[in-house]
Amino acid sequence: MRNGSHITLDDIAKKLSVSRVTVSKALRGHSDISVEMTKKVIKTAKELGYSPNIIARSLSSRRSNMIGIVVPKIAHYFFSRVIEGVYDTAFENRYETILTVSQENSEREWKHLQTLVSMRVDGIIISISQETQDLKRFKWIRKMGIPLVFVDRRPEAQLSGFSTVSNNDREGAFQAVEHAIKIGYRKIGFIGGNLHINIGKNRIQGFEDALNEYRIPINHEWILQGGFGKEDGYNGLKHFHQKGSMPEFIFAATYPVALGIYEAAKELGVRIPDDVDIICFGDSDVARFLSPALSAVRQPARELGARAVQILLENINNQKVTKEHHVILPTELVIRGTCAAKKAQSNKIEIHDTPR
Amino acid sequence: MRNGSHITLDDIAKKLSVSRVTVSKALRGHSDISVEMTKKVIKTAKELGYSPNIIARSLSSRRSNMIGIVVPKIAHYFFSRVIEGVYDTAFENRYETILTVSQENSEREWKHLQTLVSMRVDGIIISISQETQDLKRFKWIRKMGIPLVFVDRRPEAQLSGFSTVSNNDREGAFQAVEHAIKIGYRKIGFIGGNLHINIGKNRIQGFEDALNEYRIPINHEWILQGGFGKEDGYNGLKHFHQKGSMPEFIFAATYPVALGIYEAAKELGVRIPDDVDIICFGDSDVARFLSPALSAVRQPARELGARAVQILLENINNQKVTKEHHVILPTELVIRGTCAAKKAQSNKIEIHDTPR
DNA sequence: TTGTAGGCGTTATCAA
DNA sequence: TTGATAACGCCTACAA
Repeated sequence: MRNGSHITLDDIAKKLSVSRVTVSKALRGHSDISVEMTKKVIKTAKELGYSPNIIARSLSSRRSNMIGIVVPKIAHYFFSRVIEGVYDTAFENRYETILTVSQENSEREWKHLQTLVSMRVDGIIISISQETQDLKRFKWIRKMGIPLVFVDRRPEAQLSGFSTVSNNDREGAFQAVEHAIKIGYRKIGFIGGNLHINIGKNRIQGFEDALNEYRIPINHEWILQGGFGKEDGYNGLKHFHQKGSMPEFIFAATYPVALGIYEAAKELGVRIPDDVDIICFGDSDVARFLSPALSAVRQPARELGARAVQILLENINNQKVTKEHHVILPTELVIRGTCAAKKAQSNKIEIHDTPR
Repeated sequence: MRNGSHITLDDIAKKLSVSRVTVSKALRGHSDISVEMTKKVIKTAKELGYSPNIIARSLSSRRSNMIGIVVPKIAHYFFSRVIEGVYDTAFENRYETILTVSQENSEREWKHLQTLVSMRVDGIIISISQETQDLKRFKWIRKMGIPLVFVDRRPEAQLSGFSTVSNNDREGAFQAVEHAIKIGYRKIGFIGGNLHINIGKNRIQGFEDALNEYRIPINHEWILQGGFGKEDGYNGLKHFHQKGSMPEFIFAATYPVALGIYEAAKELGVRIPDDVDIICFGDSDVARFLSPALSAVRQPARELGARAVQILLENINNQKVTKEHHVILPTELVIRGTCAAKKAQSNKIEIHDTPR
C-alpha cells in the first residue's frame, strides 16, 4: 500500500458525477445498474488505471477470499507438489492462497497460524511440522470459527472438528515391506517419522503389520524414529553402521530420508542395493534417474492439495452444515532399481565388516 | 474473515472502560500508555482471545506489511530455494509473503500482478514466465509506485526503474563450456532458453563466447532454444536424434532441461556421457545421486531470494531515494560424473547409428 | 497518560 | 436505476 496515489471508487464517481455506490455496483456487474452506465464506468475505470482495493473490500464484506496454507518445508518434492495442487485449485475458484512455511518448527508454525487468522483468511490448510504436538492451537482455530483441513500430516492425538486428506499410509508401507519380504529380505529396518504424527504412526504400523503377517521378528535396533528429514536418514544409516548392525533392507519413511541414506551410504562406502537395499514412502520426479534408481510408494501429492482445497471451500461455503470429511487416497508401489531383487551375497555382508 | 465473532479493540475497551485508542496503543507497546494499563490491556486481550485484524490495520495505516512474489514454477529446485530465501528473509523482517505462481503463463502472471497490486502489497519480487515479453505491466507497476525487484529472470528488453538480482549467467555458462572444451569436446550444442529473457540471452552468450574464444565453429543446428522446462530438454534431444545429427556435448540452459535430456536419452537408448555428455546451469540437491552424477553451474538460489528481499525492503523504506540496485552473484562450476573427461570413443559414435 | 474526531476504500441496506 | 448513510476495525493527529 503505497503513496496514496491509488485511484478509488470516489475518483471514478466524481469524474462521472455519479455516486460511489453506483460505480461500485457497476464494476461488480450488479444487475441494478443500466448497461449504459456500466459501460461508462468500466471505461473510465480503465482510463484512470483503477485497481480495486482488496483490503478495503475484505474489511467491508467480511470475506477475504484468501485461504492460508502452512507446510513444513517448501524445497521438498512432495510439498511443492501439494502446494501446486492447492494453488491451482484455489486459483480456479478465484481464491488467493497465502503460503506459510514452518520449517519444521512448531513455534514458527504457531506464529503463522496466528498471522493467518489475523489476516482473516477464509480457511486454512495445514500439514504440521514434525515437532508439533500441541493441540491447543487447533482448538483455538476451531473456536475462531475458521475452517481448517489437514493434508498429509496431522496430530495423531484425538482431535475432532476438522476434515483430513491423506494417503493410505499404513497400506502403502505394508505393500512396500511386503514386497521386500517377498523378494527375500528378512533383516528389515525402518528410518524416519515419529509416533505423534499420523504418517509416522501409520507408516510404521504398516511396516510392523507386514513383518508380523509374514512372521518375521521385529528387531527394534533397526527401527529409528525421530523426524522426516534428510538428516534423519543420514544419521540413521550412520548409526547402524557405527553400531555395526546393519539391516539388509531399510524402509525410509519419506523421500528426504531416503536421500539422506544415499548420502550417508556414499560417504561410508556402503553400497546400495548390494549392502543395504531401500525403498521409501514418497516418490519424486528424479527418483528413476538416481543411482540406483529409487523405488518408492507413490503419493498423489498434487491431488492431495486439490482435494484439500475442495473440501475447505465446501466448508467455507456451508458454514452451518460443516461436516467432517476424511479423504484417503491410495498409493502406488513403484519398483525401480532398488528393492527389485534380493542380491545374492546378502548374507555375505556381515555386521562387523561393512565393506569398502 | 468469518462469522463476525472476532473480538475487536472495542470489546477490550468496553470491558476495561477505557477508549479504543488506549487499547490500540497499549497493544502496540506505545510509550504513551502507563505500564499498568498496558499490562491490564494485554491481559484481557489474551483472555478474550483477541486477534488483531490485519486487514483493518492495513487499510488504516496504508501499509500492508506484505510483499508479493511471482515465480514461474514451484515444484522446481531452483525456484523453491529462491522462495525459501524470500520467505525466511521476509519473515525475519516481519513481512508476510504472498506467493503466486504463473506456471510459465504470461496471462496468468499478469493476473497475479494485478491481484498483488489490489492486495496493496508493499513491494513485489518477480521472476518472469518464459512467455513474458510485454513490458507494459511493469511500467504500470512503476506508475503505481510499487517497488519491484527482478530475481533471476527478467525481460531482456530495456526497462529502467527496477532493481535486479541475478547470477553471472554469461560467466557461468562460459566456464562450463570452456571446461567442456578443455577436456576435449568440439561438437558442442545448447538446449533451452530464449533470447527475450536475460538468462536465456546471457547463457547462450557465454556459450558462444567460449566457442569463439577457442575458435570452435558454432553449429547452429546444435542450438535449440524455446523454453526453460523439462519438455524442452526432452524434445531437444529427440530432435537431434531424429535428425541424425547429435553433438558430443550439450549445455543445458537449466536443470529441468537437463532432466528432460536424461529422460529422452533413457528412452532413446542414448548413453550419457558416452554418447552425449552434458552439463547444465543450475544445481540440485540430488544432482550428485543421478546416474550419471550431473555436473552443473551452481547458483546461490537461496541467497538470490534473500538479497531480493533486502533490496526490496530498502526500496520500500526509502521511497524517495529509490535508486536501482543490480546485484550479480557469482556461480560455481561443480564437476561430477558428467563433463568430467571426454570419453575415448567419442569419434566412434556417428550420426546415423546412435548406439544402444 | 488518556481520549476524541476523522478517515482508510469498500460494501450492504434501505430509501428515493 | 441510482444514491445517501452507516458500517467494517483500526490508526493518526490532535486535544484534553
